[in-house]
Amino acid sequence: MSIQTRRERDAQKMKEDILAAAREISNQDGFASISIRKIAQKIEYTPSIIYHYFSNKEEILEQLLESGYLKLTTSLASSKRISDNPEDTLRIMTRTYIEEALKIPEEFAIVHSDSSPNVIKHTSFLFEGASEKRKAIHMIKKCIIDMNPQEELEGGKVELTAQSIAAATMGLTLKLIAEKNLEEAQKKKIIDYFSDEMVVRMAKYPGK
Amino acid sequence: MSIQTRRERDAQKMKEDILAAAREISNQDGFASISIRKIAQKIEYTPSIIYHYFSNKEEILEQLLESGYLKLTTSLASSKRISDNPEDTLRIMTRTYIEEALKIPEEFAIVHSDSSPNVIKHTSFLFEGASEKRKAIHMIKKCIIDMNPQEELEGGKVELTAQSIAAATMGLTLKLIAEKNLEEAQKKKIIDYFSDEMVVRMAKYPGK
Amino acid sequence: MSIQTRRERDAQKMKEDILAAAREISNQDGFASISIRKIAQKIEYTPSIIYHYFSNKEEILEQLLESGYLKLTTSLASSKRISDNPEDTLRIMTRTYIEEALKIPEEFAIVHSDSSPNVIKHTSFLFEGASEKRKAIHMIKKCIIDMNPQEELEGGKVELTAQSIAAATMGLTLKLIAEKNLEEAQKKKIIDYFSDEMVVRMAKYPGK
Amino acid sequence: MSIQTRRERDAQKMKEDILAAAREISNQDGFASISIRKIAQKIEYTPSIIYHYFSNKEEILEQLLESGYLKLTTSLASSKRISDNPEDTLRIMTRTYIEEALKIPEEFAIVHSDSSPNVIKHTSFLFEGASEKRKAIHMIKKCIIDMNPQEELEGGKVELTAQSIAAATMGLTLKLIAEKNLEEAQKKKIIDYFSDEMVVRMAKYPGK
DNA sequence: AATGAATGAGACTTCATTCAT
DNA sequence: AATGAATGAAGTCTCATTCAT
Repeated sequence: MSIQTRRERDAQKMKEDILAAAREISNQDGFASISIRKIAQKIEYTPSIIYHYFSNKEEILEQLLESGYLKLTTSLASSKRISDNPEDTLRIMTRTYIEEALKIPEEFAIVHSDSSPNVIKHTSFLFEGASEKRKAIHMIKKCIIDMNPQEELEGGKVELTAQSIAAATMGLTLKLIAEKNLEEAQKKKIIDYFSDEMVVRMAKYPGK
Repeated sequence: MSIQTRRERDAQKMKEDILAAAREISNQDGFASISIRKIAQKIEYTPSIIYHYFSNKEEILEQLLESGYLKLTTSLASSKRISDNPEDTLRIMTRTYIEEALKIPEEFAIVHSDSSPNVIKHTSFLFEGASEKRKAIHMIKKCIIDMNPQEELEGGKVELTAQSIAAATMGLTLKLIAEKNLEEAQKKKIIDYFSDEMVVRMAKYPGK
Repeated sequence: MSIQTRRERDAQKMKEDILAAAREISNQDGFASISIRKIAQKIEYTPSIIYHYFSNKEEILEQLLESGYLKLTTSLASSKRISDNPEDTLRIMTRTYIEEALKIPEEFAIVHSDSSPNVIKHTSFLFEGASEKRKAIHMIKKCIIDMNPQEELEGGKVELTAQSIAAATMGLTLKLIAEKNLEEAQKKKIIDYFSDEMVVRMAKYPGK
Repeated sequence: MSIQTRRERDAQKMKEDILAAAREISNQDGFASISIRKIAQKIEYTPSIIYHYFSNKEEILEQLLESGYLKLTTSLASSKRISDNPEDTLRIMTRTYIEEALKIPEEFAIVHSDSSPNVIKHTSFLFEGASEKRKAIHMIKKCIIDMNPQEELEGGKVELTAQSIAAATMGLTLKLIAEKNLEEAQKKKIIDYFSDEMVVRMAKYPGK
């Protein structure tokens, strides 16, 4: 390994250490109380050095959120191959989404509460046409279509249904994060019920 | 009116002025940037005097959130009398909830993202037994029962359903708040679809 | 004295203490090295309190310059009543200007080197029409006119002459400030020669 | 060319690049905001390397000022050969000085405001005997002598006159730099009047 | 010759809070 | 009831400089 690659790797590691420290603080005291000083203390360096790796605090926060969001979407995307049955696919997707989100609670909460243009740009899914632009909504839409073969589906309604499902899942997830002291058993019960039954009910058009 | 009651009333007014100022700041610059100084500037008093009415900043924030939550639940409670039809009741409740929440977006978002014990104490509804302790969940549960007369309902499942509906509604509301630049027409379409159709579908047990 | 006036006076005193401290620092280490911290240390208060009296550092610097400039112009204005002889008036004005400036060397140097609009607004005197707008130039112009009774004076030239004299005087003053280690005797010789002879020569039109 | 000389030349070039970068920064954001980092960024090297060529920041600033001053005096020196007429020589020298100075406004202003020993060492000219040690003063003195052939000139007075002229010219130049938004026409008028008429009047002893 | 990591000091500023009046 | 003075902690950031490589 050349000196340069080694240096780059070290720098990369430092960056990750900084982000990790920030993440920790976020999980302990809340995202809003992340500070350069606290990060520095955690990584046992002076605050100044942080500016060697990030140009300012904002960049750190951005990357933090981005990495969180990325993790979520990638793990979600990988879940689609699991089943051929649309109902099960929807179930698994929902469950995966919730479980992955619960691994990065603070970032998830922030990402989905933040309404700054920069974040919204990535996270919005209520706009008309979201089922084309947002992979997750698209995937849900496909499940819905497959689950209602005999129906004459109006495109707009299907999208609205998919969006509702996504919003509902996100809502439950946020609530699970906020109520972090909920008993494990109850937590499991809710996740099971929601992803196994509720979500399917939402996706299935009521028989006439 | 005695001098004392008058004083009390004045004090009450001052408290409300302070909270109102805080609310304004929250809506303008975000909840996190509420500061004693800014409040003082807004009410045109010195920062010190605020400590006459509140023992510290936290108390102000708490009461702010509480009042926001209160407004929401009271307006919700009043909606129940509107209809005798459980389906319509659920529809109206949902719509009312969303609309009222959109009037106090910042506080709503905060209340439902905050996971500090003090807030959670009031806002949690995923715990087992919530349909007894939480008016809103209780009301939803009643609607569900009325809407599924012929079913043999397992108590636990009904509560889980009610909780899911509540979480879903909250999720959609949060998303609507975050995506504040959504077009009005689309916003309306989503609210209509969700409260008129989606929520009913969630509440109705699928025929066997 | 009412409590309020007393408070105001105290506040005024504090402001002046702060400015005095700043002035001292400026004279010791240079204007550029004035810092809130150093001021605080000098007045034996915490840095924070300074923001009680000035909204930021800039305001302090501005007032510092302004006060320096003010002192100069007022002392200059008072010199005009001394003599009825225009030649002597010019001499005295010049001398007064130099001597007063040497009492506030740093501020003088700054004020007359600074080219920021805010400062220039007050200190510029090379523009056309300056003999109407600038008291000092106006006074010099009057001396020139009185000193050249038999000449047919072209207005524009008189102003240019006045401006040249002002610039020359300022230049010498600046140089005296910069060369602060100049021997007193030599310093005196130069000031004497310049204000007694040179300036008169500049003001007198050469006989044809 | 030997390797060594080549190295030296490279080193020399690097030094000049550094100084050039510093000069640019000075002209853009002001002399005071020159920083090692900014220089480094401009020459596209790391800050550290600068310490290879200069032992610290101060040395850079010093050389910067010195080089500016040098440029000025050399261009001044070259003007003397233009005319045999002492009056015209003085005129041309004055004009050249002003014009050259206006090409390096920031450095000129700094050089002539700075009172640190290192700078003063080069720029002072008010001391007794300056007409021997300072080329410019010497040249002015010679012009004065040539312009007043019939006078019995007292040596001291001639030097004082030369010094006054130099200070006056410098003063006008500084003022022209500070009032950078002065209209071009007016600027020209002043420079013309000062160098064509004023300076001659200063140099010529009044007839008895 | 050149780099990148690191430091420590210091810059301005905002904040919540206390206290005497 | 209300003020104004004051503090101390914390915030972000910039800087000159050193050192090992």
